[in-house]
Amino acid sequence: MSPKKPLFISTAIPYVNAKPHLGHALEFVETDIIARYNRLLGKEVFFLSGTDDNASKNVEIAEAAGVPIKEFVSTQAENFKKLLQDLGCENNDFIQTGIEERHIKGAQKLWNLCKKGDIELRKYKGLYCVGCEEFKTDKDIVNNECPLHPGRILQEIEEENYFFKLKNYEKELLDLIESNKLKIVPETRRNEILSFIKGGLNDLSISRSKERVKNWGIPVPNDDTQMMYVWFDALSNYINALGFAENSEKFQKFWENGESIHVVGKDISRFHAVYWPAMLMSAGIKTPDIILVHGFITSGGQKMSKSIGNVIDPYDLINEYGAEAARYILARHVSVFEDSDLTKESIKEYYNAGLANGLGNLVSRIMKMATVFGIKLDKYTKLNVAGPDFSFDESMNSFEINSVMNFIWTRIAYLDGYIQVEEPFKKIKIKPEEAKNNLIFILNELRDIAENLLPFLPNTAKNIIYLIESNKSPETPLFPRKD
RNA sequence: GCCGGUGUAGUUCAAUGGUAGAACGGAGGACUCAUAAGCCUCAAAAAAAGGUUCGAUCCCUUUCACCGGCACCA
Repeated sequence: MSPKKPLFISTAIPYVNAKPHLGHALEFVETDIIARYNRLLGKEVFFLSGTDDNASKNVEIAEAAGVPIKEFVSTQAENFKKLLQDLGCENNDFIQTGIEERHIKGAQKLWNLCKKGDIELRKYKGLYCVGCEEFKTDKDIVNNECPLHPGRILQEIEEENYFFKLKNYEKELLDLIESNKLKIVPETRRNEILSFIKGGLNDLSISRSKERVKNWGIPVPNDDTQMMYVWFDALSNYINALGFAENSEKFQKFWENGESIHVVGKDISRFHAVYWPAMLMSAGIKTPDIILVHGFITSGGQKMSKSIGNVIDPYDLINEYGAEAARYILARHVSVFEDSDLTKESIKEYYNAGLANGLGNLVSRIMKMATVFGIKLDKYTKLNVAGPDFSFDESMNSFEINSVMNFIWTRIAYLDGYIQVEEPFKKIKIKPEEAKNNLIFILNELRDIAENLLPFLPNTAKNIIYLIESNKSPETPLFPRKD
């Protein structure tokens, strides 16, 4: 990442249809850690999250519940806002694509700015299932019928839609990604995108008839029969939140002249790495700099699902262990780049080993000695620690959150070992001066570990710093052991 | 089906063309400042078969298993 430029970082905007799940929590925490780390470096950071509201399914659900659609999406958005907050995320803004003027105006501006000829009206022919009220693609169709509605005849319907000529951007997209001007992390995702583009791009339908989307969405400029295809408007949320519509200073600073990172799940990497940059290039707007693609969380080796009964709700974690512990589990024991497995059992083991027995116990034993011996750390010296093959900043800049966490925990283990060997608790009776010096060293190390922890466990880190500065033992254990 | 990736202790991961490392979990021990925590010791691993090589966990081939991608569902 660039050392000085203002940083824009976003989560994807979740679909408000369902409640937040653990994957959302993972994405929020990862994004927040990167944002906090960069703020600590002294950069100006704009961390954005929001919701993707413009799906016609929302209309059906709202109707079924007898609630106006806008009210429905707003209510649902509260769940996501709350999760961000409950996880201690410091997002600067939250955009709701279904109800905000800045989003509507921005999406329409982007549409209008797209190069002449890149968007054109074409006839779209498709097989429509009256039962599902939607178009079916080849893979949905079994024996020439919709498997959900056997016996009904699929109708061939012709409809006019706007198409975006993605094909025009094949070469430019390849250049963009191969040169790493748009960096896709990790490498495997980058390769997937490259081979997808090399396989040839088809033009993309970017609008729907108003009836088909039940009159819900962002209207296509100058055509009252069409609404934007949700992905077209959804992707534009990132710049719309910055005030793209009125070309605000914020947009100039964080987007055009800043550095941008989109944190997304692997299921939507293509939308962000192919469609989105193509749209921006067409409109003559800067493309994003980095797309960080994270994996999914499985449980017991399987996708979480209600029928298997292995779903871990993010609030199970927060309520049982606390937000800081939830952040710990997600940051240390879930891979940033690959799928990872969590079960209730493994979570408890991770919590006890790392937080109760590890960090929490270390703080207790140190602060007990410090208070009983009456030793206060007068001057904290920042340590630029590194392992033999490890650089904190390099690892953070390549988003290796897990490695950084592991490194911090080797420091914790080192301090535990140091206390064991030096035995200041014994020395205090026979060689008080030496014990004192040991403790000052230990306190300084602990203080420095807390500095390392600031992006990951901000409240715990601040609490440890407070305890050291005020020479206090924790009144209750930081992380009580769970049996 | 096509393309790509992975297969290492019970689990999660690491390194390496020449005695395979760690963490968690397990067993044992000495201690006591601490949340019966911490520390020390121990047990424990290369999917299968071929090939290249003086020598392969590492390179190649095949088989098996798992994962991902193969576009307008978000």
